[in-house]
Amino acid sequence: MSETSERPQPPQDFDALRATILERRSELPKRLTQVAAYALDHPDDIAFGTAASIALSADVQPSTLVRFAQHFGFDGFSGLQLLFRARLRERTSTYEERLRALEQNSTALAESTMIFNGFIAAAHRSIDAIGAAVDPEGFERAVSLLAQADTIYLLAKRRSYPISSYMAYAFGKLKVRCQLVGTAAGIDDDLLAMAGPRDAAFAISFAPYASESAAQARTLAGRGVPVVSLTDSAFSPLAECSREWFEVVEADHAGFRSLSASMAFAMALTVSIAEKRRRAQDEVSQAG
Amino acid sequence: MSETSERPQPPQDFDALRATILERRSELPKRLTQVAAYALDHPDDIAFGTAASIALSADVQPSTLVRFAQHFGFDGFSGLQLLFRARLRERTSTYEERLRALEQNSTALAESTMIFNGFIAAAHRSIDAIGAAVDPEGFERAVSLLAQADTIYLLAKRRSYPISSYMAYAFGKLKVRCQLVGTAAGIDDDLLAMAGPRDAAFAISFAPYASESAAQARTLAGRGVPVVSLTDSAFSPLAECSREWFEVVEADHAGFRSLSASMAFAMALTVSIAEKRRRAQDEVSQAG
DNA sequence: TCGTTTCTGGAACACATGTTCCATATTGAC
DNA sequence: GTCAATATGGAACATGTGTTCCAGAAACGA
Repeated sequence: MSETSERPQPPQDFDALRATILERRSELPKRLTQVAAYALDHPDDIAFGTAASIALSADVQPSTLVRFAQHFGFDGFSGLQLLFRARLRERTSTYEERLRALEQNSTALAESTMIFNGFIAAAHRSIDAIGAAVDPEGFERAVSLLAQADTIYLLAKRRSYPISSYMAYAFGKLKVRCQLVGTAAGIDDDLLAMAGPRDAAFAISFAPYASESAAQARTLAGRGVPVVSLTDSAFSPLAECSREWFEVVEADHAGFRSLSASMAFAMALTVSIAEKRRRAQDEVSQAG
Repeated sequence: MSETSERPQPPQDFDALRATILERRSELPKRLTQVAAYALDHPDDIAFGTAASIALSADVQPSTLVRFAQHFGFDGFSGLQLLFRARLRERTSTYEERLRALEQNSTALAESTMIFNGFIAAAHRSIDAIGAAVDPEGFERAVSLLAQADTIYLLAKRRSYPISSYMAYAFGKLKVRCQLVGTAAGIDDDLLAMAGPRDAAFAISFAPYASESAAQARTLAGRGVPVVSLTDSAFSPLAECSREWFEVVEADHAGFRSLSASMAFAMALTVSIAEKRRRAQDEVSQAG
């Protein structure tokens, strides 16, 4: 006569459900674990599919889905499904959608406004892309490499120069010795002649590649100076002479490529290097 | 005996459908127009609701929904609904969601990875913010102001310098005369002495404000040179001496403020100015 | 005005839905 | 090994589904 199982109150939103599932994951029966895994891995399918189609995909019976839902306090499968749908509903719209909404509301936008919006959107896309493109392990290796260097030589021309000039500024603040190459004409090669295997270089170059930067990077690499580079293609001349290299494809607007992602990358690299150095020094001073 | 209506091929994605609906909006019968309006205004409801519930909300008959779908080449309502669902499915998840997923999958992230993610997230927030913060009309005024200038003087120190150095590079490519101030010490004041009311200046400075930049901007303004500025506070010394000024609050990570939004702003401003100049020149040459 | 075409509302239908139930299988305790 | 408790698979069911169809209304042209 008593209720078969406690059914206190189901989670009210997707995050709560997710947390509950993860929490009770280990104590779930076999088939319910199977459903739990499928639900968290394919939330969109749960939102849109029918009980039958989901059951097929997850390789369980439809009744198992219902039991799963009831296990977490829902009336039935439909109640649980509502949370998965609400999740999609409430997900903030993409930037492109918001832009479009903007364009609809105001009848005629000034050209400058459209250009502005275009660059904002390009920056967004770029930053979206770089998050996926950069391999964390490669990044860690690059940080270690550069953190060990006596002096970090920063190679960049033209469009890439603003990025390296920021890095030079930040390294200065962070008390990391670096040398910005390419400011005054003529003395670059003299500066680079001083670089040795205990130093390192960070080169930035995007297509069309400044041949000078590539040549300098190659020379340094030939002398045993470790080179890390940021470029936009695997076929970049920088890639072949670099210990580590990163590919960042910036989105563009009106033919002008964004620099926002490269800038974010540069900041992360700079701060990571400084942080790694600080740790190393702390250890030394503690040991001494 | 002939087919009642042409049913060539339905739109393949939501954007195409949206475009088609808007295009044929005026030639639709009354009830179908009603459905069209509801569909574009409440796409989420179409995605999740049932034909009956949607019909109720849109105040039409379920059969009207089917007719609407068939009118646009679909088999029935369900086919059309798929597009509305795909739209939600393909909507890229928010950056926060992806970050969380990332943190879960890899058990222990290297510190460098966390720093990297932090800067990416900060860049995202900054760019979100600037889109809302910049007033399109003010931006247009600033563009006009600077486009009229003989020479644009770019004032920036330290953290802002990379931005102005990019602008100098881009202006050069775009054949807009400009002068970057602050590169070599000493000659700045001599350079600025040449600026007059027919020129203009663009100054960038963030807290803690480089007193030199503010002083230079004030001097120029006093001599009748129009000043436009980018800064991070209404109380910035730059704001009070500028014809137009923009407030951009960059998000920060670990105390290092992002530059991604400022960079996007700078690119938009640069290209807008060049574009406005090009138009003005075209008009002159046509008239002549 | 009439005749034709198009559009609309609503009932009827065939079908797929989520759920329930129960016999069987599996697990765990003693 | 035996027994109880729980988990599972699958069939049966009632309900809600999307769709079709047709009579009548509205719009349109002559």
